[in-house]
Amino acid sequence: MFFGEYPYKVDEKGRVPLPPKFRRQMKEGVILAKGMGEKCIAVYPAAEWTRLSDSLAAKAVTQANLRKLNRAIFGSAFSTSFDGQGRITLPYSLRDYAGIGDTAIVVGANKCVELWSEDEWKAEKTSAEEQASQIIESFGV
Amino acid sequence: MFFGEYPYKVDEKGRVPLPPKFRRQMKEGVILAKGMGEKCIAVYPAAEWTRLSDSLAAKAVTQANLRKLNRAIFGSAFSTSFDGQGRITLPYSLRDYAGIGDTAIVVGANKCVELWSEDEWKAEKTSAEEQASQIIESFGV
DNA sequence: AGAATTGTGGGGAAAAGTGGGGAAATAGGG
DNA sequence: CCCTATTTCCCCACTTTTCCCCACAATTCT
Repeated sequence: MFFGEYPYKVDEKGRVPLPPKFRRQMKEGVILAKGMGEKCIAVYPAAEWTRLSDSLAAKAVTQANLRKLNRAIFGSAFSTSFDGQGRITLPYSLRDYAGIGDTAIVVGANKCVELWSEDEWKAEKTSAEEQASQIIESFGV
Repeated sequence: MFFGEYPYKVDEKGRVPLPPKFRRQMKEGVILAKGMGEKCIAVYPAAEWTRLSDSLAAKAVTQANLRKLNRAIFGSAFSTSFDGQGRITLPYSLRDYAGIGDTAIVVGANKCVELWSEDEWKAEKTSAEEQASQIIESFGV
């Protein structure tokens, strides 16, 4: 389980630390992928990634469908691991996609971790909070 | 079950004690989150938190919905536990959100505990009392 | 009144955040 | 094919923050 929201510096080499609590749940390495739909980088623990990709592949009904899925999901994915300081290096393509400059917001999102630029995160956060309170109100939890 | 209203000092390091009666119900650690809707910090016992987050996640209808919800719920949450003196440390972001300076009002709210700044609590309390009496009137209790 | 528990404060050790240097690997050009 | 230039990766170093422990004052309970 990942939670919390942490701002981190991205150095000139494109390295970002993840919070120690996250690292401990990702000792087996991580997969970086484009956030599905959102302008962010998704970071999956290796085990969760295989679980996810398997379940996706199983749902593709046609061959063309499956190929498209493979390109979209696996085409942008990178496997990596932590250096001695607990950092991962972000490929330029992903950093560019998420618009991340010298600061990244690391967000725990239950099963995975997301990396956002400051601006995109600010926007996403407000909209997410609005939606959350709507859901909570309507279901009266 | 949590009752009562206790004022406590927040020291320079952002530490707040909780009443001993509360601690004893939170030995497994706690999750800090933004109060939903109100400007306060919500403190959930670990077990109650998982119960709550599971029930919320189950209500998302679409995948995009679920991701947004996960961000809103998990993004603002922090897991922590008590030090030897029965205190928890509040992350700066949450303290700032709730406007808590050097004093926090600890309020028992049945399933969870809430932390308020003096000012916000005063306002919330009067409005809650007014509304409560209105509600009671309207139901003719 | 005495003892134990609780509120409050602070100090020191350990860990985490940040930056940079050098060796190995890769790629490109002669 | 070899040499050189560039990039990537791993390690080292420093600064800051966090965490854990200790100490004292005040309150409560017996």
